[in-house]
Amino acid sequence: MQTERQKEIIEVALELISEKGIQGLTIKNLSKRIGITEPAIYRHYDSKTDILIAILDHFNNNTEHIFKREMQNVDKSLDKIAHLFTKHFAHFSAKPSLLAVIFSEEIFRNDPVLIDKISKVIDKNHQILAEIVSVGQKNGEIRLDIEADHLSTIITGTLRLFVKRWQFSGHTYNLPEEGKKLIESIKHLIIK
Amino acid sequence: MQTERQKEIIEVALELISEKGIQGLTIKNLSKRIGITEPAIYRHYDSKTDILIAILDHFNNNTEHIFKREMQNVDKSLDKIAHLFTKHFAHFSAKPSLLAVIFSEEIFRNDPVLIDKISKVIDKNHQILAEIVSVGQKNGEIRLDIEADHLSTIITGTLRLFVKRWQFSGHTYNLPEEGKKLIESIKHLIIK
DNA sequence: ACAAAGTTAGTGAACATTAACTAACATGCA
DNA sequence: TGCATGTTAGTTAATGTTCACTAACTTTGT
Repeated sequence: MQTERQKEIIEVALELISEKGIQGLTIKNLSKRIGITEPAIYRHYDSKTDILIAILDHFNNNTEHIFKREMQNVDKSLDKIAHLFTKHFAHFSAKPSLLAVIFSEEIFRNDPVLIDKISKVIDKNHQILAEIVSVGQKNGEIRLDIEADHLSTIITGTLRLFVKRWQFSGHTYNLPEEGKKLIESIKHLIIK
Repeated sequence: MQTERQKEIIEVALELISEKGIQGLTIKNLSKRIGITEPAIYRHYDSKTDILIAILDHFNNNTEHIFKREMQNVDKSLDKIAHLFTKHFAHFSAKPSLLAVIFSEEIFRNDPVLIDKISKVIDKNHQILAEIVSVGQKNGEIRLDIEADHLSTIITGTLRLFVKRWQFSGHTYNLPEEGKKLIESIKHLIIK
């Protein structure tokens, strides 16, 4: 389990990355914002890499939660996908700091441990979505002329670019609202 | 115009970013690989930021070329889009070093000049593609029930994620070949 | 002979991390 | 109860490394 201080460190680390990119995440900045000295950070995490790992785990648990719950709750595949989008938009809108981390895999390129971890996350999410699509195809909800794997790439790719553009705009428009329209377009696109 | 040495510096800089991410691009690494000393770099570029700007310009010129030529050559919109994909795949396959830069906008977060530059590039490309789609809709080639802007996001997002996944896999499969299949899927998706 | 392109040697700043120490609090035992 | 011991979470000071960049000098090609 995480202590209060550990949670605080992760939260502030996300803030810093969100504000200034990965280069803004230094032990100095981290400690300054929390209000303790640099070495004190090492009472809670052994190294900076451990902090980054904790961030990845944090994100991983979060989406895994969303994905898995969505798999069970609704029964129509199209609704599942729509819900997935909506949940993500709401999530990002409430906590934009996560965004800067999630869509910046290059950030973790230094460490082989980190790159392996994030690779697996991406792969897993892709496979879960492909599975949902595949079920939808068997149910007769989703078109069959395009393989589930491609549809999953199309859906995820669209989501990612859309959110990224929102991030780049400085969050100037309403993500969940505009996202709703995009979800409708995607539904039309993949429906049988 | 660029001197031979300047071209070499940009090329090697791309290599380094490709291999180790932005943190791999240091004046030391750069000079070592070229085979000169660090201060010699400053005979050719005034600062590291100037090198990053040159990289962005390099990329900008490249895609602008591809996009603009494609706008004129073929007359069917669907073929234009297919060609655009194919060209990009071939381009990235031949020069994977570009990839690490193009899809890593966070890299440039330090400098406001750089972030403004890359924002404009992304926006411009999106608009060009949206325009192609829009023409295709008027011609009766592309479905009308989804707005051109959304279709452009869907197409670009798919392309980006697909290429990114290839990059993440360590270029283990054939990008142009697998890409061809994805292009077919997208064609089916947006055709009227 | 002169300018371009290189060198050596160094700068100060930032980086993650460690060492040594301390105050406050908790635990165990006579 | 009260002292001894240990733990937690912080401090100051310093380590070695890497960073981008500079001043001053040398080589090289026209």
